[in-house]
Amino acid sequence: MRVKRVIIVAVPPAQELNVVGPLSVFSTANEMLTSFGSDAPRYDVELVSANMELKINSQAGFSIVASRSYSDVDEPVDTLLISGGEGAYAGTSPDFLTWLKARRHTVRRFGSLCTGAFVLADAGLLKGSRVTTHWQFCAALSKRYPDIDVDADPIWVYDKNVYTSAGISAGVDLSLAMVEEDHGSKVALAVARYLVLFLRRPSGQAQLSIPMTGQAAEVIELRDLAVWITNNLRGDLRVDALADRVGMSERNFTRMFAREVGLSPGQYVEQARLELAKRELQTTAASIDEVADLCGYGSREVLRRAFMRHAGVSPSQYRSRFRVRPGSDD
DNA sequence: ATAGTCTTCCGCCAAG
DNA sequence: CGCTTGGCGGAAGACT
Repeated sequence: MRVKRVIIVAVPPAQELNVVGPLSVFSTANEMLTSFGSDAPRYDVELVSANMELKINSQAGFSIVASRSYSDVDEPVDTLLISGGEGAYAGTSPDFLTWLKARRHTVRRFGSLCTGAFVLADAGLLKGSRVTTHWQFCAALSKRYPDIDVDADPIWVYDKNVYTSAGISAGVDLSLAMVEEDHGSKVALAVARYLVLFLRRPSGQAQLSIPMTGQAAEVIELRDLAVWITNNLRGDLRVDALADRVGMSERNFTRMFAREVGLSPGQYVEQARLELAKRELQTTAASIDEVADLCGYGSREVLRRAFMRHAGVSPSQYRSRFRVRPGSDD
């Protein structure tokens, strides 16, 4: 049976979830293919060391043993993933980068997990591409490589044949997306179910979703309200109405909300609406009017102004630039 | 594009 | 007394 060779490169010290998560996803995909009686090529998934030494220290303190050193890999590779962690951020050997560069035209798709993006960038594979990495490192990546278009928002993005994912556990989402690309959503969903994961996170593609901000509130009423807001974006979310809901005076409500959530009520509502609007634009074919209505904007004009303020582009520009699903009409 | 609302947000301060 | 609450006013800026 033909195989798709998937190489996961670990750079010690490696972030352990970056290594194990994708390994689990691809190997589980093989099991699901078997249980479906599929004759599609299986993944030959392998952990490879970016050094000569096979022992990989993880940041959590245990060790993983790679099956080979990168220098022993000379057969064709379908998917090459660079896992992240302190090692990836610190940089790899020039020899490894040379090896990586030499594969730029033969590997079907490159991927990075977390700070693995720095390694791809070091190898010059991200020039001019739109990429992401762990939210804490987006600024650093952008500063080190001004010619890379770093987007701190999504949990993963692809640009041509380069796939980059956000921090730590986002590598699992990226791997699932690759499985879906290869074998369709039925197989990907089976993998997600088996591993007890979301095929698509309820918060969409955002790295830091606004409901998570609201969950930080210690005052239960405000925490509940923050969640309620994200579920009722079409409702009356003016300050006096919100204050009424929690039985506070307007003045005290704005004061407490800002203290507990870290955003003023108005900012929070705006963020929540924008997040939903972005997701709708990225993943559906709904018209701008429909998106505006769904998200609680009075008109497409209001939606447009909100986008210009926060994203710097109009909703339709945003949609054409950031559409998520491969193969969608453009 | 402009003008006239409407809304938000925050400092101030008196009252619990 | 220290701390929280809530009414008021007005500047900024968003909406129609």
